[in-house]
Amino acid sequence: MTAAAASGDGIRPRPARRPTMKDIARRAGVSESAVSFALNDRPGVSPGTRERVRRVAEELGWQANSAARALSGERSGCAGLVLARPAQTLGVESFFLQLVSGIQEALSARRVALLFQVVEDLDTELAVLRRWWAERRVDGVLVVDPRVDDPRPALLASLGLPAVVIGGLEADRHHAETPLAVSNVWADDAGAMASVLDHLYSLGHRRIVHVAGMRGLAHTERRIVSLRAEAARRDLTEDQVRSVATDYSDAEGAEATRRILDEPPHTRPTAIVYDNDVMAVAGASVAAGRGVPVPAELSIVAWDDSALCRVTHPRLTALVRDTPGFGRLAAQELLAVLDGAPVRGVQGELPHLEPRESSGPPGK
Amino acid sequence: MTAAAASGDGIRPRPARRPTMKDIARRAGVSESAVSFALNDRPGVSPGTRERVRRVAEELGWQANSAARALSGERSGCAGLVLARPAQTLGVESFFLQLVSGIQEALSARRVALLFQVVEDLDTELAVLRRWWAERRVDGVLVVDPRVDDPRPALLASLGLPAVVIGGLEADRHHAETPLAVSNVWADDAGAMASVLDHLYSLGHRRIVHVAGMRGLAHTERRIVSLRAEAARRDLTEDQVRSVATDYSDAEGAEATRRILDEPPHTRPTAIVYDNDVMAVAGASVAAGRGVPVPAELSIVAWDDSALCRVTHPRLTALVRDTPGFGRLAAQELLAVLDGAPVRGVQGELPHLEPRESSGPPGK
DNA sequence: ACTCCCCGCTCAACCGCTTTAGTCCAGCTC
DNA sequence: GAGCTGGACTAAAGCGGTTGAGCGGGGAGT
Repeated sequence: MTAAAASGDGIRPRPARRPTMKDIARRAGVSESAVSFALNDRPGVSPGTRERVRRVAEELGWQANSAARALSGERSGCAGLVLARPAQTLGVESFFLQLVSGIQEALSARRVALLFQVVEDLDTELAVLRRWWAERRVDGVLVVDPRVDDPRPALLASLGLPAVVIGGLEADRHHAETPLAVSNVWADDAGAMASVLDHLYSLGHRRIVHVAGMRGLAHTERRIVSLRAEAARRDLTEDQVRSVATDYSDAEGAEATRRILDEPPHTRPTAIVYDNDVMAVAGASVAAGRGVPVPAELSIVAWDDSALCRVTHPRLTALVRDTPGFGRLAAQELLAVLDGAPVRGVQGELPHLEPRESSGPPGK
Repeated sequence: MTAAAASGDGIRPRPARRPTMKDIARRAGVSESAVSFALNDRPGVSPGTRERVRRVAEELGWQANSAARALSGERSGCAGLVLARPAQTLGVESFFLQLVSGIQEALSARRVALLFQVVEDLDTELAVLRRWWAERRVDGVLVVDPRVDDPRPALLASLGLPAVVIGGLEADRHHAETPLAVSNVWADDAGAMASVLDHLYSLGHRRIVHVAGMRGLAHTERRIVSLRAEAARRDLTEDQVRSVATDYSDAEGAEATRRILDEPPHTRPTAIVYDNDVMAVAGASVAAGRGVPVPAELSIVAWDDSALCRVTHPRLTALVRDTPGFGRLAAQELLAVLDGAPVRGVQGELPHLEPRESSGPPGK
């Protein structure tokens, strides 16, 4: 009670004082500038003094005040990432945390912090980016979920805010005349789609549905286009091989699956490629609920692997990619841009298909 | 090519100049201090001037430089959250993104940004907290995954860094004499466990296993203790009702399930409570693989709901809690602490059990 | 009419660091 | 020994805000 009262009265421990360069200067008997030179590996101090200053700083547990450093023209030491997703869609996917964990790994090696924000929609995201820029809060940003006609690169370029787009634009630029506005790292969706179709075609599938993600997202469109190209190469018609768009949720994944399974048995698709793990699991579950055997009557492939794909029965064939690695690559590219690297596109590692029990020769 | 060369040569758009208070002062014909007073709703300027200054600021798209503001004794406008988890365990759980999304909602209403960091272990987390404090990067932090004998509250208290522990300590303090070191928000795990056991007991279950999360996490221990208490209330022995610890992964959830199903049929547990959705789904999948019917021979309850629990067959009975709401609550409490609220414990909403098809009367 | 006070505003210092422009002195050249 | 060079270090300005002290002027009080 007394204890509770003591803490309840708003009495707090007097915060420990944070040492400043002035403290170091005094203790080391030099000027503040000398301290600055010493600690930043700049010429202008003798090796002896440098060492002494370093020791004092160490003793005092000094760390540069990030605000002061940022204010005097230096970097803020922050990168930004804003994720525009309606709250309910950010549920299950493991993709983001993994990506972020990779990003962190690369950034923290250079002591760069990550400012993270989740917002509802693209307009809010634009506002956040603009505000971060105006407040000089971040040195650069990572942009995710690029879209066709994405307004963000132009905004970032006009603000002069260094950025790297993740899941890029490069692949769409083969015929584009416009220069790249910002750097990006991209995955080879076309190559990945080719490997998926190789797998299914060689198993004997001729009627395939691609349950895609949201229309308007660059990689969705890219996969849809790639699917058509791969189908065309094999003389498969649009009746045989098609894409349907969803919002990535388990609900729409399940719904799309139901509609497919409602088709007449002899012309019904024999394989489904889902654009994420959650929809694939939901789809598999719909098939199980209807008693449609997998893979005998329906093969399932998930684009993106996760624990989910391994806990279902049968386990799901999946397109495996190194998501943390992709994040790391993107963060490294951002650091490079901050160091003055030119705008460019960097290709991530090609995903590979991991065949499991959910895909096999079509029955009948 | 020319385009590529032009952008490749490192020629960037000259960054737009960010307006400062000096610009506003000049345009409005007043001093910088007047501008500061006007924009911060401080007395010392006439309504007319205030309005004029505001308009000019608006026109110029001015936003306070966060570094400058932080430097002059103000807040940095950042809250911090560090997540100590080995990279591979951060996979599937939806919990975190949802929590973070709730946190953001509350923080961004007050224009506070969230600095986010993922690290490998607790020691690194302590180092990060210490560094953030020394660099004055954050005004306060949110602490997740509290443990028994957690070193973080003491560190934060000694640094004087405002903090809120999420998933609290309060429930463990009934007999504690030590004052609360930092504020916390907590969920009523005991109450939740009671509702789970009510459900299973009233269905007729007498042999129940709790597949818990990691030992040493405060909420894991709390749930284990609560389970024992609930069992004792019903005169169930430690043979009948027990907890086993895991690392929260699908792999260990599956493994625990296998060991349970290996027990002799007539003394085998008839219900399993999993501490997260991923393990519950993995467990259900093991049961399906072995041909053990759910719920006829095994009832399954998941602690924490997510899309996952709804895509399995049968759908999983789950303990539903409002995770974004919990995050919102925690963030609001942090804001309150920053505003000078005393250290205290706040209780979150009681989770409720959502019965679905995975739980029913035990067969035989 | 004179003081007093408050309002509305400006001045200048300050936050902690970086950086430019010196100052000072030792050592070298011729 | 004067002149020059360059290395080690200091003084001071500046980054963009906040804030306490100061100041002129007009209305109220007596």
